[in-house]
Amino acid sequence: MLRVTAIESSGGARARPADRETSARAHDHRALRLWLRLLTCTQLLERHMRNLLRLRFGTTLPRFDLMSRLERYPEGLKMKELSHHLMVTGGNVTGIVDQLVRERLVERLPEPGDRRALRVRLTRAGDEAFGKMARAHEEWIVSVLSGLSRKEHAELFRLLAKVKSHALEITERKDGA
Amino acid sequence: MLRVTAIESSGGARARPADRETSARAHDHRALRLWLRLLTCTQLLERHMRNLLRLRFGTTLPRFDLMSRLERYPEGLKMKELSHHLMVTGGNVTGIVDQLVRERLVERLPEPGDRRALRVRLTRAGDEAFGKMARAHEEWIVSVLSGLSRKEHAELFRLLAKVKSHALEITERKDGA
DNA sequence: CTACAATACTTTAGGCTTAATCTATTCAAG
DNA sequence: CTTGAATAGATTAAGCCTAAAGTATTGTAG
Repeated sequence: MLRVTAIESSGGARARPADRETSARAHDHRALRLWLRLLTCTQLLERHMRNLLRLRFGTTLPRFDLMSRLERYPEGLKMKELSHHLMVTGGNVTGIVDQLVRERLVERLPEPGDRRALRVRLTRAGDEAFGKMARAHEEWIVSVLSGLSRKEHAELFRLLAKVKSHALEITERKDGA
Repeated sequence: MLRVTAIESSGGARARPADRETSARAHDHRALRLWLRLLTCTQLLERHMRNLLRLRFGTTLPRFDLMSRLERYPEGLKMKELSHHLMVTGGNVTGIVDQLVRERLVERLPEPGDRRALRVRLTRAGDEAFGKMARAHEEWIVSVLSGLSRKEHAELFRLLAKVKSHALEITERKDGA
């Protein structure tokens, strides 16, 4: 199907690095371009991290994030707290914890005093596995952000803080709780 | 199941806005915190946009992105070009285009001179629908980024450009083509 | 004690995304 | 022309993620 008279040929080769923002038009608002660039940067870095985690450790970013959070709380976190920290829905946390439990990297413990709740904690094996990944992960991050000077780091951090707090105000007003 | 002697109670209520980076430890590297903040910002804004697109227009960000790209090319784009621009896999584009075709918002046309390729283009209905969404979308973006001065906008844009180009170097060297 | 709302978690259906695999077409040798 | 590599898309299996609905438990009124 889709067979049609082919008349003109125009095989347009295209340059290498294209993405959401490369060809934004001049009339587009500055804010729009800033947003697209923010999205592109994050996407680029995130993809890099995902690939590295997959290739070197056979894991994924969400799993790593979850373990990373647990590592900071030796006593564990409740499912609710985890989903709050990770900014994802409870159902999502359920699924990822299920996997990690199957792999013996985390464990679900009863929460004393509330039989509805569960406390999730890294197992010893999970803690060790995470340690290895965390060291490599931090190296990658440092390397991928090494294009900025110390001063630029600080400035970028500050500006993103403003974006974050302003965004929090707006989103919580409209679709937040 | 999971029924265990509950002894101690310690119902810890928790403050509102938690996310990936709120409780990063002091010993974490600056780069790590910067990365987490970048991730948080993008996530926050992206979620806001997704919600707005869903609630006000019954659509999704990927669909909007794809239409947004097509809108810049009245003559349409080949599937391959689309997947390149959007930085996603071909299979992904196939799925989203399938939906939009079903909704009569875009159409697949044969590519003259190459019977393997298809050209995807906005229909008139798609163009009109996109116009409405685009105006609203830009307003939301401007509003959510209005916490920064014009000068800060420019500075953030510049810093992200450095991050982007450095990341491109690194990722293309390692897992890119 | 009973009813009812709220809370913690799980389940389900559906969309996004990827990597890997498959089909059809094009292109380049020979 | 034929063979085989490369390319454009589609398909598949699996994981992430969400919103909505469901289950069990807690807490609060009456």
